[in-house]
This record gives sequence, C-alpha cells and structure tokens, in this order.
Amino acid sequence: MRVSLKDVASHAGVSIKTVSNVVNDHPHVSPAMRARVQKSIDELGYRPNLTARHLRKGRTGIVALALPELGNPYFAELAAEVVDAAAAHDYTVLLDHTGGRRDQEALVSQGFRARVIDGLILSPIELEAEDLRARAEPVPLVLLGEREYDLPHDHIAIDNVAAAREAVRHLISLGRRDIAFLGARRGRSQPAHLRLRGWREALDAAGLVADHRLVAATDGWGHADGAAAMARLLDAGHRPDAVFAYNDPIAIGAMRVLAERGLRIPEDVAVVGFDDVVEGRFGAVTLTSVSPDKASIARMAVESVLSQLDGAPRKEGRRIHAGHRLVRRESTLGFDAPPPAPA
Amino acid sequence: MRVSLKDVASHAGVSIKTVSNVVNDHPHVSPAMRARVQKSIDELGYRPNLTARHLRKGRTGIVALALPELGNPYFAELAAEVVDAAAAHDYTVLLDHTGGRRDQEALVSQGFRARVIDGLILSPIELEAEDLRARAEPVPLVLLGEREYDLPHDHIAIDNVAAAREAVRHLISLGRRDIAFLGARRGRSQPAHLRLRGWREALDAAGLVADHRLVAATDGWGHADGAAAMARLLDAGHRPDAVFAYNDPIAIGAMRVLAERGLRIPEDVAVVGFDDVVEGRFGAVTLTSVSPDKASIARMAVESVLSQLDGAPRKEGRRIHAGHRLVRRESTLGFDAPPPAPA
DNA sequence: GTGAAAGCGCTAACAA
DNA sequence: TTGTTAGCGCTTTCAC
Repeated sequence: MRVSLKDVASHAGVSIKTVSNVVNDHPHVSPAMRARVQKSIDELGYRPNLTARHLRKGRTGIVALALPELGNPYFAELAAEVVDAAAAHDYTVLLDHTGGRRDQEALVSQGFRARVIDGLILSPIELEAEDLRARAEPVPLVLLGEREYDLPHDHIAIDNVAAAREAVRHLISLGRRDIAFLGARRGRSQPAHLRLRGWREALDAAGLVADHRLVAATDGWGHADGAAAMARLLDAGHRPDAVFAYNDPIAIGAMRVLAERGLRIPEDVAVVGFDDVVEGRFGAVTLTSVSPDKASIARMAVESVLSQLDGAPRKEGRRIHAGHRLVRRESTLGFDAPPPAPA
Repeated sequence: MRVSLKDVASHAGVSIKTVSNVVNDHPHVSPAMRARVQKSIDELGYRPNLTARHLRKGRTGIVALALPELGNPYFAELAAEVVDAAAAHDYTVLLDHTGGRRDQEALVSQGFRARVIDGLILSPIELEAEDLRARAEPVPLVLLGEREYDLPHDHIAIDNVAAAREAVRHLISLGRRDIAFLGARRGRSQPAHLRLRGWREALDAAGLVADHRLVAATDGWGHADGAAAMARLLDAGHRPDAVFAYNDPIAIGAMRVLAERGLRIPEDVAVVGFDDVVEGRFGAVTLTSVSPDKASIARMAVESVLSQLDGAPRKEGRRIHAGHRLVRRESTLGFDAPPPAPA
C-alpha cells in the first residue's frame, strides 16, 4: 500500500505537520528534525499524493491544450512548445484534439472531457461566439489562432492579415500577377478569412484584381486537400503564376500536383505557405513560408492562463499579437535561394 | 464560489448522498426525487469536483504519454491515436516529451512531473533497464518502441527486425546491392539496433556484404540529421545504390541531398523510410516506407494500462507485436508506382 | 519550532 | 429509497 504523511509521521515519531513542513521545504524546521524526517521519508519511500494536495489547494497544476489535430505538424510543433512553456511553471499539459469540429470544440470549452484542469488553451476552427458565451465553466480560457471573438478571453495569434499581405506582396514583387489562394473554407464559417483578407488587400494595393476564381476551397487543411484544390484549379483551366496557401501542408500538396503536371516551381508557379513547418525546409523545392513565433505564442498562452488564475477574472479579453516573419526559400526565389534548412 | 454537493443538497432539501446518487446515476432513486435534485443542480450550476472524486476513488482518469519529441510526425500521429484510444475509455491524456534523453526519460518513469496519473505510456530512446528497475512508482507502465528490456512491463511495438528485413529485401529484389543504413546511433546505446539487425540479416540472406562503411550514424532523427548523414556518406566517396533509413524524416532529408547532388531517385539511388508519415506521401518523389499500425499500438497501450489498473500487477511483461506493412511508392518503384497519396 | 484538529468535496458502508 | 458518517491525504490555521 502507499505510504502517507501519517505513516511517515508515526515512523519518525513526529506530527503530521512537521513532516508536511519538511516535504514542502518550510523555513522554520530545525536541521536535526529535518534530517530525521527525511530519513523516514526515504526509508518508507514516501511520495506525496498530488490529488490530495490539489483538492486542498484548489489547483491541479494541469493546463489543457485543445488543438484541431495533431497530425498537422504546425499543431504538433506548437504542442511541444506549450509543453515546454508549461513545464517552466511546473505545469503539465493535458492534450485533447477536436478535429476542428464545432461540437467537439464546444464540448471542450465546456470542460467536458478534461475537468481536472486549472486552465484551457483552445485553438478553435468552427466554434462560434455563442458557444463560448454559453460556457458555464469558470476555468480560465485562452484562445489561439485565426478566429476572433468579441468575448472576455485573451486571444493570442500573429497578425494574420499583415502576414498574408507580406506573403502576397513578396509574390507581387517577384512579378507575379495571377495569385491563387488555396485553403478557403466552404460554407458560412470562414476560419481563413484573415489570411484571405490579407491576400485581397495586397492585390488591391498593387492595383491587381483579386479574382475569386483563383480562390480554391478545401475540406480540410492537409496535404491531400491542397493537392485536390490545386488539381481542381488547373483542371478548370486556371493557371496562376503563383499560389498562396493557407498553410504548409496545403502548399506542399499543391506543389506535388504542380510537379506532376510538369509545371516548374518557381519558374512557372511560385508557392508560398504558412506556418513554416520543418517539412517545408526539406522538400525537393524548399518552401517559402510565413513563420509564426510558436515559442512566444505558447509562452504567452501559458502565462495568460496562470495570470488569470491569480488575478481577478478578465472583464475584457486582450488581443495579443505574436511575431512572425516571411522566410524566403526556393519555392519563390528559385535555386539561388539561401542554402536549405536554415533555422 | 463553486457549488458543492452540500450546496445542492441543502437547496433541494435532501441529503448529500441523494444528490450523489443522482449525479452518479445510481439505480435506486425515485424519478420524482431525481427530477427535484436535477432541478437544483441546474439552477445552481453544479459541477462535480473531479479532484475530490479522484482522491476518494484513487483513480484520476488520466494516463500520461511520454514521447521523445512531438516535432517528429510519427510521434505526433501516434499521440493523436493515443488520445482517441484513451477517450474511448473515458480517459484523457497528459502529454510529456523527453527529447529522447536518458535523464528526462528516467525522470518521467519515476513519475517526476506527472504524478496525477493512473498509468504511463513511455516511448524510451536512451533509457536503460537499470533506470526502470530503480523505479519506485507503483503506477502501471507500458513501453513503446524499439527498445526492449527484460522487465515486468508490457512492451508494444511492431516486429522491427522483420519489418527492416522486408524493407531491405524489397530493395534487393529491385536489384540493389550497395544498401546503406542511415540513422544508427553514435555511442554505446544503440536504439536502432533492431532495424540495423534486420538490414544485416536481409543482406546476409541474399549473400551480400553488410558493409559497415555504409552505416551512417546520426545525432538525432530529424530531416537535418538525415541530410547530414547522406552528405557525409557521399563526401566520403561512398555511393550506395539504395538507402534504408531509420525513419521517414531521415529518409526525406537524405532525398533532398541526393537531389541536390544530381542523383535520381530511384534510378540512381532507391530510398526506403520507416513510419509512413503523411509527409512521405506528398514529396516530389513519394516515399516507400514501413507502415506501422499506429492505431493498434495506441489501442493496445491504453488497454494494457487499464488492465493493469484492474488486475494484479504484472509479474511478467508481455511482448506484443503490432502489425506493419511495407508501402511501396515512387522512391523505390519510380513513377510507374501507384498514384500518390493512397491511404 | 512543533502539535492537534478542521476541512477541501466526494464516495461508500452502514443505518434507518 | 434516503440519510448519516467516516474517511481519501493533504494543507493550514491556531495553539503550545
């Protein structure tokens, strides 16, 4: 059976309180007493029961992270950063994924699956403001990603519009004119709207037309979706001279199709992705991509949760922008680009 | 403040036990009483405190998953499967990563960071049997991956030797003779030994020489490591006609270097990877790879943990083999291979 | 500096 | 069918 504080106390011939003081490194314990208790702890192999501690303190040391999907390398890399950021505060991460589906996201925001948590970091795709407004849970919530809600929750993301604008401007500066957008969403909900807006704004600013026939919708955001969208565009007779994709997997799927059709990258079609996942740095053609500062996003998300835990509940949500930069590689610059795999 | 069972009880004018019965769907509650209590629950917005329940029951409903790194898509995809498998049993997953470093792995196995858990699924890289033997933690442990220990813990993995043999046999059947292995480990610990053994056995069986100069060590298991290893091999004047890589990222990194050096895949050098990550299905040359049954691995790992929770502690660890198959793609078959991106 | 005791919110054995 | 009560293991006043 497991040893408890009480067992240690009786073994050492002291009170529970004293043992607790030693375990928690309280200042006012005499060295002799500390040594004696420590000896009993070691001999009995005592390990504190965290559940009991949590019950008493009202904190669990766990923060939940709910992402659309881990298969997407951006989210996987982000998850890794969140685990590290949480560990820096002695927190651990409970992981969940929603598939980007509204019902799952609402469930998670309601604390349905993961209720032993001090806070929740959620990256929604389809979730609507009303789902969040209906939320009864008092647990601190931080939102990640492109969706924005006018609600009293912190929201952390890069400036998606500005980033998209830079990406498209880069393509325009290379002399491209027919720039497609891959990865819009079908249906009413438009999670990609900020990046789409950036695309449109950059084209407008350059006096180019934002041709809606060059906007390709996808069902999801994986490689296969990008490949399918690109194929559809080409099959419909549209041959853009550049592609701006919602994310890297879509861009990479598109590149595969372009290559299959005998189109050269970037000579015939330049490609820019979004997220700067590792994979994009090692393809046959390395991928130019918007690189969000994932470590900052993770750190700020964790810190927001923890600050809410201490302070009063937020009356107003903050919009926090993390940094980003455009990393130029072969898919736009060609093979005179910097060597592959820079950090 | 949060409402407790007691609050609901007094609000409904019944005892705590009755409320508890309703909350836990106990059979012997009259419908009228159930309705009355439920009304109070709704009005007060009561939500059970899981920490207290856990303290009482001795179970938390959380299983920890400790992986070397989430940046590796194989582990990310596996994590997603584990989350799903756990959810099927109403369990959630606490995530940790070790960087594949022995001290971190030992720490995790000791339950250092995550002790609010019912069980641990650990995928070790450098961990040694002695670290595990020193483990005081009574929490059920399941091991994943290539490392094998003669200890009373279940171990779940595909048959790495057989899988590697198949992969190399496939290359031999294509007429390749000088088959390199990429991704051995420097130093004493040799986490890749099973796949390396399969490589050697297949060569031996075919009467070919297993040339140790064609075995390239790497520091890690990412794209960059594969690229570096491939470059080193070529720089040393070794030009294999096939490469068998420890995993897909290494294979993809190697392919990038092969392409840079003007070598054609698979005509000049055929490449086989391991893990069948999504990324390998969308490169300029799709990657032939050993595909482990990730869903089964995840499911069996979760089930092993839960069965240990119920039954007596294992006196003997089981070696459980999950399924695998070799998926042949363009990197060995060339462009007459099946269409890209089959499931 | 150390001890005694209350109680965090819940479940389950036992009573009624 | 419902109520009473004793803890689960810990932290934390409050005495001493």
